[in-house]
Amino acid sequence: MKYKIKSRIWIEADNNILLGEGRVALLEAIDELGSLSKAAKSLKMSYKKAWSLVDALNSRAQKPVITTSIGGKGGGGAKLTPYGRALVRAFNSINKNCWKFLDKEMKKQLYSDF
Amino acid sequence: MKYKIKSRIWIEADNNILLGEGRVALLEAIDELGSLSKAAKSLKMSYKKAWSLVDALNSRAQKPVITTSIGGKGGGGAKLTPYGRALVRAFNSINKNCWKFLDKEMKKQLYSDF
DNA sequence: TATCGTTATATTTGTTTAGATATAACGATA
DNA sequence: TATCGTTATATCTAAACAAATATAACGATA
Repeated sequence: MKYKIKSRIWIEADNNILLGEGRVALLEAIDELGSLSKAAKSLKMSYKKAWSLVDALNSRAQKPVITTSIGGKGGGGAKLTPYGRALVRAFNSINKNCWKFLDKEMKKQLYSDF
Repeated sequence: MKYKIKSRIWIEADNNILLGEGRVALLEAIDELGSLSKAAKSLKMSYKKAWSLVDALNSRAQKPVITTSIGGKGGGGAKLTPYGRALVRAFNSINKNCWKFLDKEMKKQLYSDF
């Protein structure tokens, strides 16, 4: 079996993407680093793109996912809310289960030419 | 629950995409219409793109997926091989099962904020 | 051998997406 | 009040991707 099965999952809210692998990676980096700009850099993503993703996320989720502050000690920062952390955890759980499920499904097709 | 879960699956052969939803739709249209150009038109896809997809498919699959002929009655045509038909069937089966699985997984997260 | 609709291929154009750059606003702290 | 690193935002550039156009090659059939 030289073929591999891959997948991407994402969550939509009224036909707009709310959460996908990229955004989850960003949220995790923010949670770790406490800063949007540092998180963007760590993912080799432009600050603008990171900011846009967070903005879209916050405006579509039913509760804030990231809170930010400007100025002050350290210049400001960004924090993942408990709700955001719950979303990340749920997403990762579903995603992992999906991978396992697909691997099993793929093995079922062994009799065929995959 | 206003959130919806979505997914895309695809098959890779040595890090190159072999088969995804778009290609499967193209294969099904070819099977139905017997022509690459007609299939492309029916999917509102440029002929060039359709040809490139079929070319990539045939060059990466272990057996031919589409056979083509140039000239002659009707100008030529394209046909789905039995192997190609098996691939399509297996892909659709896995994909459908994946959707069902994800819907179930999503319901499991009801206690959370999804 | 002229016609036909198709496959096969190259070239150009346009559109969308990502990336780079610049700058204002902010508030704790020294 | 000057400094600092951050968020927030606009604007321009570059690159990736899709679409449009053009044309050659092909072989059964009339």
